[in-house]
Amino acid sequence: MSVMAELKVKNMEEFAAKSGVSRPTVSKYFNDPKSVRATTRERIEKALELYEYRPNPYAVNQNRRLTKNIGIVVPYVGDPFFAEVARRLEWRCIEEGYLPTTFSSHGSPDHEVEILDLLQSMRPAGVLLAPIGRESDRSHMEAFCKEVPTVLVDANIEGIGAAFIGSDNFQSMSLMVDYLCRSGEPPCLFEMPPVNPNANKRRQAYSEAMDRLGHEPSVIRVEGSGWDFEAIGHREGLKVLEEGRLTSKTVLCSNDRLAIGFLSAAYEAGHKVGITDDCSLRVAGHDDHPFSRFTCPSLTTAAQNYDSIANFSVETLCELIADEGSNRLRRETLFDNKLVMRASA
Amino acid sequence: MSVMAELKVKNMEEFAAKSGVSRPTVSKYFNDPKSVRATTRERIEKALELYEYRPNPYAVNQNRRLTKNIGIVVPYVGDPFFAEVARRLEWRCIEEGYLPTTFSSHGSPDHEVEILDLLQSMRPAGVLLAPIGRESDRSHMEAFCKEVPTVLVDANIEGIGAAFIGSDNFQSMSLMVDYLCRSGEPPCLFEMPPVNPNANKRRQAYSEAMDRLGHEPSVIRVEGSGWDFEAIGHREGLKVLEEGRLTSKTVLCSNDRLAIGFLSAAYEAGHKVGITDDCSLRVAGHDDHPFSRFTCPSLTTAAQNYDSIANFSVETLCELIADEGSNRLRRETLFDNKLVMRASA
DNA sequence: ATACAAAATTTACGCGCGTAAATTTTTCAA
DNA sequence: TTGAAAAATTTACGCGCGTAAATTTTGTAT
Repeated sequence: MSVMAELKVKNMEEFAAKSGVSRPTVSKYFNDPKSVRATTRERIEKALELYEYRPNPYAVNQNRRLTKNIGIVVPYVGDPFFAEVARRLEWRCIEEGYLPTTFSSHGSPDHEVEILDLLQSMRPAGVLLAPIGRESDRSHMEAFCKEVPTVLVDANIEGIGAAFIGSDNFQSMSLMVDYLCRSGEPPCLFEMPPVNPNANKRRQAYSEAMDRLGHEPSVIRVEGSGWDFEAIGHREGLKVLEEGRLTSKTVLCSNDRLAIGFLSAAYEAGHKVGITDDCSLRVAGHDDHPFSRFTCPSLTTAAQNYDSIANFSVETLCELIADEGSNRLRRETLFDNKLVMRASA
Repeated sequence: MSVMAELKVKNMEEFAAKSGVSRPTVSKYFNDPKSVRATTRERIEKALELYEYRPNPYAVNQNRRLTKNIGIVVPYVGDPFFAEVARRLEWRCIEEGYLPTTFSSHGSPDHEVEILDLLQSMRPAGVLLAPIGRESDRSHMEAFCKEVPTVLVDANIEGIGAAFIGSDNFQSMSLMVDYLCRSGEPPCLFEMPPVNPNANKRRQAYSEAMDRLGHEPSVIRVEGSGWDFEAIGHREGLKVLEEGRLTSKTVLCSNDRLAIGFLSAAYEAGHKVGITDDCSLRVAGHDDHPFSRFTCPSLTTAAQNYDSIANFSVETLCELIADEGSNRLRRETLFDNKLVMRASA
């Protein structure tokens, strides 16, 4: 091992000179070390030990026919659910040899289109897009998806993108409603104005499941906009409890963040939540938000299959990239959720 | 308004041809519209209405003497505290006319140095770096900071970066200990092995404050590593409670995430937490984590001044960039925290 | 040793843009 | 009107790299 201070070399030209081969050969080497002769490879790798050099990824991607860039867009990183999704997507992209860059729309449709514009000039090989949803600029997104291979994640927007990967809200809501009815009073649904199709699907699935079991569905739609779901759940939960608008002692929230807010409202209102006899309310959520196991009581919820969703999303995108322009049918893939029974319901 | 479909133009050359001026003039225009003659400006802007064109930001930044790029690095976006910090930093950078890109080290020091390498080839005008802390590769970071103007945020690393902006842990811990002693039993400190200097400072500040008030400090250091603070707080909290190792009925946690975990442990162990007479424990945290107002009970904590920290960090970086290489003294700026009294203590 | 195809390398050019230097246009005083 | 300085624009070149085409080297059969 050379103890010599490694000298930094600023570009491929200089490094090629040091290693004694031409620059394009060095370029080939970095693209695929096996594509150069063994003797050449040795010379390059010997130089690599003496001099510190790595190709500038941005310059590389400006000139490649097809970049190794992948854009990841989530609607709101402040939401730990999406932070977790983004993290897993990033990781899988790196595993596949890509260079992911993650963006958050911060809940703003305007910012979402700006990100799309920025991404376009990045010439990504593909994009993993978890759209804001209902408020997203559909036409802009449609134009974008025509230019760059895009896989939609989490929230579906009909006809947009080359594929959609999400989870099966009907399966999970059915599972959840079954469980709640079996173990106690049939649930009412606590929801806010939907930001994306998932919320709508969940409401629909809830109603169907209740019907199927011979119970009257009861949806409590509260007001609120933006991405501060906990605050909405808290504020509106307090109102609902005070005004006695709760139609069941079992409250199924349309997602975990709303449930977390509702739990805090119930606590403040003096309710004890849980499945034990001394409890006056049961509360369940949806998603298995990273912190939902640490609520008081811990939250019963339908766990999205983070692993499968991230894996399959990236795999689908890779296939799409490999297939170039051969635009096949748009496919929608839904993964099953798992019922996670904890203390709250 | 022209209803004509705007034609996309792919590069500055083409657009310059459409507008009837030379490419470099168009380049000047996009750098500063006022730097071209009024008549020329009109011709360009007329073309801009007919054709859709925006300079490729990545190509721009490859050639600029000084980029408009700013890198933002946080240790872990999955932590809503850092997600919030990142969001505010991003916003302020955009306001100042920069192009921020946010990265998360995902709690891995290796990934942190990879991000630093990537950033370097991005040739950013400056970097806002919230380091992982104790495990960060100090020498690598030092080398990086010599090349690009860097402002450290949240976690200080002695002598590294051109400035540090954080919050005053002594002030907040003193405030908190004062309050807790005044209102009940003096607190013990619940902490995990420190990932960064803040935890150490907080312990030190806790001890000093206790001394000053004539109480015996009592630190409960639990085991755990990684960035799943809630899980550590929960697991170790359960142990501590079971084994009766708690030295006070008032538990001051070294951060909110740990407190959230501890709260869930206390709940499971059958404790009621809060300031009312029927409670057996009081729990406080630190940071004012975005969700700490929605715990059960809501968490009493020391709120970091997100606004001031984000604003001052970006302002400091902008000054640094403006001053070019005139390396002045490294400055450390600490903002005061506010005591947020909620239901838990 | 010789010929010839296959593999590897080098030459030459392009990507989309910034910028110093050279040229043109404008401004304004005499 | 003329002249020169000032301002604006254009020319020419470079950034760090990929890649098609041209050239050289290698491997194989004769």
